[in-house]
Amino acid sequence: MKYSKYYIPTFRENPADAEIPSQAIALRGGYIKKIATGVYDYLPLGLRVIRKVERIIREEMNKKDAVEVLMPSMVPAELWQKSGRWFKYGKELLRIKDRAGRDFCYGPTHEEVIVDLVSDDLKSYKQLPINFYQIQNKFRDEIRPRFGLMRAREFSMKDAYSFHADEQSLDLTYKGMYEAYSNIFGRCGLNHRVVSADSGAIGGNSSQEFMIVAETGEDEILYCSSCDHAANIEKASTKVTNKSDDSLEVEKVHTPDIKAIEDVASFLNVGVEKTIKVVAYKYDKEVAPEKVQTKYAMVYIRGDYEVNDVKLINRLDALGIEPASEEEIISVFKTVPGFMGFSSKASDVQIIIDDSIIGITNAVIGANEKDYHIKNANVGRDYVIDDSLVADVKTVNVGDVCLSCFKGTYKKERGIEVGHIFKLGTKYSQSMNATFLDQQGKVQPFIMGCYGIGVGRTAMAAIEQYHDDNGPLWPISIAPFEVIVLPVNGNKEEQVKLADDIYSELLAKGIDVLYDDRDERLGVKLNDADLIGAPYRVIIGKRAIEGIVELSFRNGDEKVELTVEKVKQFLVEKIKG
RNA sequence: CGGGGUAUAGCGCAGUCCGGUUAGCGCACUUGUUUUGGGAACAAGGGGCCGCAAGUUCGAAUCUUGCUACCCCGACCA
Repeated sequence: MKYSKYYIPTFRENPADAEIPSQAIALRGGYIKKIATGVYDYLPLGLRVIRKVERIIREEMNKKDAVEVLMPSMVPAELWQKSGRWFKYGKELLRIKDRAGRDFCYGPTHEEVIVDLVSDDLKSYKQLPINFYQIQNKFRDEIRPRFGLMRAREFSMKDAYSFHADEQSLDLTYKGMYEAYSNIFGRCGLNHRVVSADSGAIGGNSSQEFMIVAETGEDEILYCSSCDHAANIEKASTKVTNKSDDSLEVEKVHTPDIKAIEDVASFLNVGVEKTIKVVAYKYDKEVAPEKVQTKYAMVYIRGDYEVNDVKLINRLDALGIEPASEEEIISVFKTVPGFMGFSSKASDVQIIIDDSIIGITNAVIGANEKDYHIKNANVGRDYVIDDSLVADVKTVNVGDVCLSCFKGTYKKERGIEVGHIFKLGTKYSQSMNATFLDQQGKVQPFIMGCYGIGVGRTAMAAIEQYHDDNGPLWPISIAPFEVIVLPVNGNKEEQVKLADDIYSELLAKGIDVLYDDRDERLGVKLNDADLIGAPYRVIIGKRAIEGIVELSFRNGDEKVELTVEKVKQFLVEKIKG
């Protein structure tokens, strides 16, 4: 490609909105252009990167016998009503009416459509297993889109859906997808980590996320210092141990206007791990099909832990939760904000006991009375614990013991979720009545798996992981161009001649080469080259007369002067060899 | 959805408090001359319904009201 024929609108200054390096670089380097919140044009350079990521994905998916299809972006509401998600999915689902007033949505994911796609023809166990995939744009009307393509509303996703007759078959395909994903991110040159994860709104029982390690990542990962266990913070769990002390006399203590758990602990001169805090929630629950009721819950948890929303939502089987207001704490929970304690007089409040308070002795907790706490509360004597209410709803703290090996402790890092694989089970085949006949001639719902990759997000994560102040340092596998050929002075005949020669030769060899034939000053061309981020750069300057050019590398200061033939040979070997 | 903020040329911004000719600056863009190994210099240009709508006024980018878009923070603990 000749630069003069191409379109790369670069900017000298960083865009004002950019919050993270990948966003700034993608906008400044002419990769993407924002058209609305969370909606972007892919400019030629950005599209090249996307296409390269897609190609790697296709190759690795095909290797695992996955079959490519393309489903529509607009999906009739009917299918979503059938699965029950038309009602459940909430405001993230972009709903649209056609001219006749029929409801559609812009697909945020395609479980319903794939089930419909196979439902007429996939009828026998003999046809199983089968795994379909597509690369299609999705639309999710995110609460807060941000970070450019990293969390866009419209985005490109590879999604795959597998169908099985039994669990063993699902396990095999799941494992195959795990391998495919490892290969994909490996080939993209990305440093990634696999973590166990919550399966979220899609449902299912087992899932893992592929995370690109990056400081600016939106997800928190906990990983073990000793074994290879790692989990999303929404999923990680630990075993909390409480030191058992001799039981002391229970007493009510005056704690004037002392509400925050740390303040209470230091006021009473006890460790925070000796306190129990009580947290009040309001949540929505679907009590009957399409019938939502607002309910209330209170969580007892050790003072040094935080409630994890996702775990609590799962435990309550809630559609969503929010903290109860002070008014509600008084009127519904029948207690006092800041001084909540055991056995409030509230009826209709779901009680959840986090297992972190099991075994706690001489605990401090609110007295359900303004300005008073209870000290030295002990189980059995001062309160009872109903085992059926015990759950794990806490967020693991750094330093907690790993639940996998019980040897190491958790450390924390941030990551960008680029891939997610799920074992869905029969959730969609059942709700949508998609069945096959097994070997005994019995009707069975399909057992399903589902596997997603954020294409644009993967590209952005690569910038996040590999960049400097001047632009991206693309891994060669997904670089928009592999080589930039750059004559210093476009008016010098010998330079142009050499540049033409190298360009056409590399092009003929199938290398992605950009020839900067613009009549620009060297500095301009070099800065744009930095923003394009091609790993190799051939600069044709003064020594062109001798047939000598300079080869430099995007990821370092190293430069070598070589003859034209040597450069061509080197690049062809490096890139095609 | 709650709170805060912004909206002036393709990009980055000043001007708005305190209304007053022709709305400015840097970058980018066009033309010319000189330059030419890391975003050149000089000169001459083109480009604006000052987010939209209504109002106040002799006069509105500037004041008032409404709307829209965009950005940030929050939606997590008493």
